[in-house]
Amino acid sequence: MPDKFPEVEEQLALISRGAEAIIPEEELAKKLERSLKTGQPLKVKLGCDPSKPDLHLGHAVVLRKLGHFQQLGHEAILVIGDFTGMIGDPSGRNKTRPALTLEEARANGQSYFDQAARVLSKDRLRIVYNSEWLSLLTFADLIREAAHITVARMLERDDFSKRLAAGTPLSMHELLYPLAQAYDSVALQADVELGGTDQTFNLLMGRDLQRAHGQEPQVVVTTPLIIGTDGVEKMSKSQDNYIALTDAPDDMYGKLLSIPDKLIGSYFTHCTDLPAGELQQIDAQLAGGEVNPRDLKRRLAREVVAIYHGAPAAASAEQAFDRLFIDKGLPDDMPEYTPGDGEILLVQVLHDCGLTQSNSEGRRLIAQGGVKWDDELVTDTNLLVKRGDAGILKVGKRRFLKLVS
RNA sequence: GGGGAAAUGGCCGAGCGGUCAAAGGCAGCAGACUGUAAAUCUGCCGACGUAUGUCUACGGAGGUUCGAAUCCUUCUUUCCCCA
Repeated sequence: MPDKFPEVEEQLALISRGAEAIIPEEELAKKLERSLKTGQPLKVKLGCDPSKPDLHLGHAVVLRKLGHFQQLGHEAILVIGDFTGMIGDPSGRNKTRPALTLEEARANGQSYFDQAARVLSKDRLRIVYNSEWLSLLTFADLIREAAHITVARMLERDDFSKRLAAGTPLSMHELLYPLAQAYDSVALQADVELGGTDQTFNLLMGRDLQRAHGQEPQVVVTTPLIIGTDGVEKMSKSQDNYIALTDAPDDMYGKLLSIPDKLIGSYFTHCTDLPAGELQQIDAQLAGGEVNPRDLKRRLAREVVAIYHGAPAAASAEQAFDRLFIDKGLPDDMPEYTPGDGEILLVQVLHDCGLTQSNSEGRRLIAQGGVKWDDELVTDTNLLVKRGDAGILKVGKRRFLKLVS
């Protein structure tokens, strides 16, 4: 722990960099001042939903914000929602989420933590499971807590009222989700809670409930939901427009290069650590048009890959990309296959090696001119492979297989 | 408690008892093009040893029929209206 915290102004600057909203800002300043005076770090809470354990750059935005608090010397509390996972956060959903068992939620929580560790520092990090306190509540307790919140208040939430209006199912237990999350804040006596903008309602609910319990309400800090690689929808696994934190450096680099130009600025802001001054410079370059957006994107890709895989990996990812897509060359490593005795269909080999989902898909690809053997277009959908055959098979743009004898 | 409606491929959504492996859209994949894995255009898009063929598939289980995604029974789930 640092001997003392940075000045309040400085802290506020970092906290608000890339933040969508701080509600209310004055309270945050007050809390920071007090912590500066007493040397007591703020308890900063981030709840995570263990129903989707694959983290992507969108999740990283808020995780990195939590990281900022760590840098400033505050205590980061990652709340693994193993208990609330049994409800499934209905935020932004127009459907009921499948509920998880406690065991599934726990296992996912572990995986979540492993991935979050790529973003957060291990210092000043506390991991808690909300089953620790939520599972102890009795039905009577629940009723008492629920009495603090009116139905009208609950229905202020857009997705609830929309689902009600649209006639899609909305179950009682989903209404309890915000309450449960709010109770987490009470149990932890959180000073600050972070979340994406879609969490605003839940986060504010925490303030209400803390107030009802006679606690000082937490300050809510929200971060935006970034647009996915398609440039349209917010990044999410279900839209398949995401860049996973666990993506290999080459994949991550390639996906970043493929984002639409209009996202460059926001990705720099939310996915890298560039200081505000440089961000302004980049915005100016984008607006001015004197810099090829591609070059900015290359820098973006390098910066982001470096965060998750280190600078050397980022550099080699860039080289690999250039070789593969600009020089139309070959990747460094590719799966290998050695034909055994007897003949086997090429499409079978592709399927067995996981390059295609089925033999039919392989046939389709060949028919469409999507398969090359040592740069020669394969035209025979029933081409046979036998022992001794060797060469490089290229399937589509980025699937490769090395035949070795 | 009473009455009505609906459940279709990864998602949305058409669907006359045969011509339905099921329109259309989205997503995905390939080809062309490009600074890019963007945009655009074109094609493909259940599986099967290469198919005017077979199998699997239209919430689950039965049934009617030469033949059912389409009709009947029942179960499950959801929505709407009334109380």
